[in-house]
Amino acid sequence: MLTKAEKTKLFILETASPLYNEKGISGVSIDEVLEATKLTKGCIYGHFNGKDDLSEQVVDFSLKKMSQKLAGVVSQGKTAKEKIFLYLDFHKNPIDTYIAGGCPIFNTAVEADDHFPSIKNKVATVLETGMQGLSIILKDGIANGEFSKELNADVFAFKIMSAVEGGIVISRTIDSKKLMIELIKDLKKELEHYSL
Amino acid sequence: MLTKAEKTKLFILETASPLYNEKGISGVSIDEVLEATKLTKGCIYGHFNGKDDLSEQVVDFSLKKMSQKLAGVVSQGKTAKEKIFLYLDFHKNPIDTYIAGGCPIFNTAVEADDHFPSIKNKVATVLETGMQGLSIILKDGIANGEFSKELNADVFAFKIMSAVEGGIVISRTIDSKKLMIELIKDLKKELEHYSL
DNA sequence: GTTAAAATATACTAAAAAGTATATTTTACT
DNA sequence: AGTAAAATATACTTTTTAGTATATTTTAAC
Repeated sequence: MLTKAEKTKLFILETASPLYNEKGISGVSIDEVLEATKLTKGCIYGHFNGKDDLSEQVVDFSLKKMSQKLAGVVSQGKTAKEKIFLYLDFHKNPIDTYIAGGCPIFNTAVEADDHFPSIKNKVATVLETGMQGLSIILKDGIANGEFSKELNADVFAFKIMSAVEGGIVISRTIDSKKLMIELIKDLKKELEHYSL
Repeated sequence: MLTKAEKTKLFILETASPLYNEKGISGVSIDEVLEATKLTKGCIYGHFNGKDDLSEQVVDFSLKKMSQKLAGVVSQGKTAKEKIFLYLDFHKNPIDTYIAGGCPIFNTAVEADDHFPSIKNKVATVLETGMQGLSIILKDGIANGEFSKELNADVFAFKIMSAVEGGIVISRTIDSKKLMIELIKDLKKELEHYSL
């Protein structure tokens, strides 16, 4: 059972998460979080040490939530191919994303790479873990005869992640998911070329 | 010949461009621009109507500069294949980018998609124009017999742009260009599969 | 070279955002 | 149910950032 304070803190993180994802770390003010949560300064500062602490915990929350979601989605697949297809299909709708505002991993990566070193490191770990997750799936697929040995697991993992994440950003900006759907089809076809 | 004021304005845009690219629109303050340019408020406000105007013009400047650079790079290729290869090779070093801080088109897209509508529209146009540029190159290549008719120009243009831009962000975050170089090799190989 | 206009600098005000001190309310333990 | 501790609300201060008014300097046309 969660205590009241724990529930409140979770509620703050849940509520602030899409805000941060949409406006970025530098784009969100404490007042906006107060407005969104209908809470007060005393309450927020009771749970967080300040804006930096809040930002870091919100980003952390979003990154974890997203990673866990992706891991959960992929885990539903039985074969390696199914897993990769599930990963790709999850990104079919770049306009309405799991957390509003696009992929928090990517959004955070873009904002953090130059001037939020500690957050950058966290995103780096998430990205590396995610890529390794995909790579291991592909390597397992090669080992159990699903895929040809010609498939370079590390590069293909990087490729689908880059393409999917890049595709989300472009699709959101041009307000169309048409090409994203085509891209996912194309990446599936590419993987099937390596299928035995 | 440029007048003094035109030179100063250009200098402000040139100096602020990497700043904005690294820290984002919301992350940059007027004071930081003053510090970077060693100019004063009177001067800045003489050239711009305020922060919003400055931001918009800086972003515009960066987008134009980047687009023109890419167009210039690609135009050096004689064949369609050469042009695409030049586009890909241009992104070999995602750590030290043409404008410091990564690709301004992409960085701006990520920040603007949810709460800078006018800037979002500008980036959308740049992205669409860029994609169409690549697509036309590919279609020309199909028309003149360089590539097979199997190649879907629109989708492949979207794919290489998404992969390259996504790859830049990931590479910058994990501080390694190794996979980016592999990705570019891989995309070249993919295009060569369609070569006749 | 003089001079009016343009560009730039200085010193200020206004607004927004972060942060704090303290009072009140709520929780959960006895 | 009573009470100490925890959580939350209110009202304030401080800091940061944006913006402005005015003075000085520089530019370029005459």
